[in-house]
Amino acid sequence: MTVTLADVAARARVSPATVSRVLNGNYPVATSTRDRVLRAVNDLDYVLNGPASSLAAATSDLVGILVNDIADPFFGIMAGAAQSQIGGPGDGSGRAGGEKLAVVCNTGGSPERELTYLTLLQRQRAAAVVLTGGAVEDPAHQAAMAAKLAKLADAGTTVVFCGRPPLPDSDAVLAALAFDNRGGARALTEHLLELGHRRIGYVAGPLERTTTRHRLEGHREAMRAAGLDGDQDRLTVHGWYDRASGYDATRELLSREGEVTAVVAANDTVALGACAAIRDHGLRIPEDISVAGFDDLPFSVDAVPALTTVRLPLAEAGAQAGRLAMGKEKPPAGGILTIEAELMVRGSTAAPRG
Amino acid sequence: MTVTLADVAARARVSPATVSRVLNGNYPVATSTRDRVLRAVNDLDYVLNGPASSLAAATSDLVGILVNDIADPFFGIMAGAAQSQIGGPGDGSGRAGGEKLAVVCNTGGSPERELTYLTLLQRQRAAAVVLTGGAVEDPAHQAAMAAKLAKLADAGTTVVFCGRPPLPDSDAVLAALAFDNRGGARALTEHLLELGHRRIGYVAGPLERTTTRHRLEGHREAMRAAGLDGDQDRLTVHGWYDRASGYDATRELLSREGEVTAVVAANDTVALGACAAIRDHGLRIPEDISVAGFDDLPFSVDAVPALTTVRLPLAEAGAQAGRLAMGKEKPPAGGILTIEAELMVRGSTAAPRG
DNA sequence: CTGTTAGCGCCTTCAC
DNA sequence: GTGAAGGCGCTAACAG
Repeated sequence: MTVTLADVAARARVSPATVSRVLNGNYPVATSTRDRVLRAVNDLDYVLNGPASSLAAATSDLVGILVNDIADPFFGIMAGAAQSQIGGPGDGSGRAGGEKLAVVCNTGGSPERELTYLTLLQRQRAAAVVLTGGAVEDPAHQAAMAAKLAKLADAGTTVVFCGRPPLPDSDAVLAALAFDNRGGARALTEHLLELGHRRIGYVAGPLERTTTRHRLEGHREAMRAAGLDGDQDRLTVHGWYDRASGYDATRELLSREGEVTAVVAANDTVALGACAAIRDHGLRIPEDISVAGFDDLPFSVDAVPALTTVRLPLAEAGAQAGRLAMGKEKPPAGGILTIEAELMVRGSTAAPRG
Repeated sequence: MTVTLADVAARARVSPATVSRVLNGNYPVATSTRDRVLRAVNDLDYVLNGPASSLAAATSDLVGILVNDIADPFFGIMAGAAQSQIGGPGDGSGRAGGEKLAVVCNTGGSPERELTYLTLLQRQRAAAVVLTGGAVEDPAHQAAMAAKLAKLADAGTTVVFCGRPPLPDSDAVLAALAFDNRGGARALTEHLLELGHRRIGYVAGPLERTTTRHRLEGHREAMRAAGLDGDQDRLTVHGWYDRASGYDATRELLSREGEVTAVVAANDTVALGACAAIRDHGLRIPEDISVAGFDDLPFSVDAVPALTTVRLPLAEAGAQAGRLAMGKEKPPAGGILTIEAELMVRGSTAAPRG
């Protein structure tokens, strides 16, 4: 039926162990022997049985990359970069060699699915797991995550965070690459303040996520430093990280607050929705109202006017996370690395009227 | 060290076989016994050993979803929808039950990586594989793909295409959901012709992909039907499916052809680049030049002006592919289903000047 | 450098 | 409805 390693061994006139050594390549084998084995592998079109090999070796070549929303380029860019470091270049033949199987798992932002995926990866004895994007701050979930990650680490799975703050009191995580969301948000709001804005609406993400909190905190730090902390809560609307939320929240801001001169959005996608709402309201950007986003996704520069935003080096961070997961790079001191954000000033922000 | 099924059996005072039956749920077990087993599973925090179980059962719970570009929402939307059908709702506890592990693999559009991923999934004895997006038409690659898919199907892996035309002479594929790219493209160009356009530039995708070819063919059919087939080649520029290609190709069209009154792009992302190029050239959309895209990705409605494009039901198709992969739905007659595309007329197209 | 020998942890007949 | 036993295909010590 299906070709096994023993078949290959028989055909190459060597022992199964030798075939295994050739295939795994972590053991010296005479060149002539290896050639014979490889020829047999080709002749029989043999493909290693992953489960069997994982069972025997007590580890698999699976690497999981968890993302909150696979349809969001924010995650796609990070995941793609991570995968490129993990999957290996291949040998151009389509025949799999020693590569890892880098796969991305879409949690949809649900804490339960995040845990489920981790359990599934634990079950597969995954070699590594990369968790991308902000975390949910619910204490129960955090505790469950810490416990689960500890178990994974115990079983030999490397855990890396990418764009996620470190878990307190946990040494299960090899490295945490955290974006400086707070600093980026602060710089962005400072930019608006310098332009002369005083009444700045904020369309935030879901309340319980670290990314949301950090960006909001940065914004408020800047406001407070400028002596503006009176009606912050009234000027903040929470929603999800999508276009519709940006649209709805901005409509609300515009209707109940005629005097907002600028809208800061949780991210670029939300900003796009905000722009649409502002236009539908009959106002111009940036003449009547300034708009700013966050992330600097590829489409942001093509918005009209081009979106002022905060650039996050998503691809670089993803690639580094991939390398860390593969053990190609040693983790930063303390296991934590803060990745700087860069303010990108474009056409969607300007001084307020009058 | 690590908890095994035998440990659970001992604690529940039953045989390993019984524990296995409870866990897999495909066999009658007395309720009281099951409760005892499940309690032991919880007490010991037992997680099934995937490789061992896959080895014994000769099949795994892994389902692979291949995409050409994970940073492109076109694929993200399909993959996310597919995953939602495969991953199962979960039981809300984060504890994995009978769910499949739905994972997405990013080929980056490379035929070699596509084959490599298939081999890797074959190695894992994947339960199913979903291939999304257009295929590369190189004969050698097509043959290799057909052979590989046949082997997968032979080994019991369900193969489903989503947004990809069926493979000729292959019964390895359970179902092929193909978008009507040709019809959509034809409708789009007909729309431009009705508006009065005659000199229409076409920014195509990479030459060897089915999606590119079908969309281009639809465009040319419409042109030909209108008696316009003279300088088609001169008005077509090939590039990749990204913003930069759209920008560069459109610049070229504008520089060498002062008289183009409309630009049709390979997809929405390319169209965005085209818009930028047109603006940078000092021209207005749609007054000076009309622009149209394809796919109707979420951001297209927020472009300024909103993009005329062709809507593809990506989420629905992805979900159906997921259901087919899971055997939740029976395949269409003949294994082939053509999915209609819908013309979305918006502000980026208008009658040419004069 | 290569062959031999034991399992890895689970599923699955087969009996009871 | 439950237990006992064998084997899934491979790797990892050991010998040689």
